[in-house]
Amino acid sequence: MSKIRTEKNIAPKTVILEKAAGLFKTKGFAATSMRELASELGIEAPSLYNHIGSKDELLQEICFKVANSFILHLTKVENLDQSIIRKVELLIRFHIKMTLENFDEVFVANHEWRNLQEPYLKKNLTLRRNYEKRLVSLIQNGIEKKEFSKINPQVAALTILAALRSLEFWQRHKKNISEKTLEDTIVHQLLNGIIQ
Amino acid sequence: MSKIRTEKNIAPKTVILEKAAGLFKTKGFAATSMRELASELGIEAPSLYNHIGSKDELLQEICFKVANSFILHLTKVENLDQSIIRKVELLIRFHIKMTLENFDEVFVANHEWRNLQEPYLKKNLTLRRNYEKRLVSLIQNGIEKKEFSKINPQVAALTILAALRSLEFWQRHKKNISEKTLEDTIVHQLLNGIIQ
DNA sequence: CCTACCGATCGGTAGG
DNA sequence: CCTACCGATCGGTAGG
Repeated sequence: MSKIRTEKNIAPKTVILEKAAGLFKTKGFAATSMRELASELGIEAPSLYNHIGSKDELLQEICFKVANSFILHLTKVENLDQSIIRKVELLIRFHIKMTLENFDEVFVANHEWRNLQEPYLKKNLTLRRNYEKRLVSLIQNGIEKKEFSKINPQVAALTILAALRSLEFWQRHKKNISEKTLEDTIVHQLLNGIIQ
Repeated sequence: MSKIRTEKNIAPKTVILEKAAGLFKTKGFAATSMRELASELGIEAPSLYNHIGSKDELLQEICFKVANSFILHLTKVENLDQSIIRKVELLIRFHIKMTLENFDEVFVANHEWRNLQEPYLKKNLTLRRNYEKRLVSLIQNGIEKKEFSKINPQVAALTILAALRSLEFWQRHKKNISEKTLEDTIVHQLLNGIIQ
């Protein structure tokens, strides 16, 4: 009876994916039911399947969309003619922007990818590890060029990636600090530390 | 027929909690069934309920045990007569030790607390926010004493806490690096940054 | 500790 | 888009 409300030619599937990301973020993938998702969209559960293939498919699309965005940007940055420090800075800033602009999707991709079914689980893990390795190489490169101190590049890479997850906690403080300030502060802290 | 195997007077409930933490970590709380847990312990699902009250109870015990450990240690550190830098360093080192020594529990407490039922969900969130606030105060204190540069103490606190989650990725690299080196490297990176 | 079993809920299909 | 409904699985109880 009541169609999914789509503004300005947005495909119903897109609307479903958005709502799904929000629910998966708040309740977790496994704890979210298709009836709940349908209810939020104002339709009955079976109607969802006119637009999507399965619940698993929703998680797959969210996880791989996010992964591909990060990989695409990393490739661009690698090919820039810039200092390594600048490249790492650009990566950090991109993570922050992506996270703030696509909060639900990034959150779900980070927390719920474990619920992917094979072969997607393995594929996703490979993409993540590959991304990490390329960041490690970049940092290794920076150490060789004396831009970075003699840190352990693996520890540095994983620490930076994990630190960027702090953005997940920032939603509730959003009003207190501008995105620009937040970006600059995090970049400075990760590159320069906090000691006077 | 087959009892839960407990070595050296370990309570059956302890064994159940350990296995549960392992499963919740790998599959997530909602995606783990009590039949699966029972099967791993070599018993039938209904037998679990001779030792525990409910599935929810398992998650509660894990989350609050971990939270209380961190809070207890924070209180100790706050009362020490040491520099703020040293106090923050001690906190970082404790997080690393706790995470490496109680990997499954810490992982579950960090990732699955969203699956707690009220009033435990709210209680747990309060504990987490309170912990964060006390770390922010400590850092604020360090800025006032000129031990830290004029960073944003909230950003600094959340970045440090998030960065410590990088330990979750370190299980698979364990062989490559000693715990001592890992600790020193992370402490140095968070306090001093990575730039030469 | 088990077997037997319950009501509830799940993802998804059939058919219109 | 709906109603009607399916088999599977869930957390948990009864009773021994």
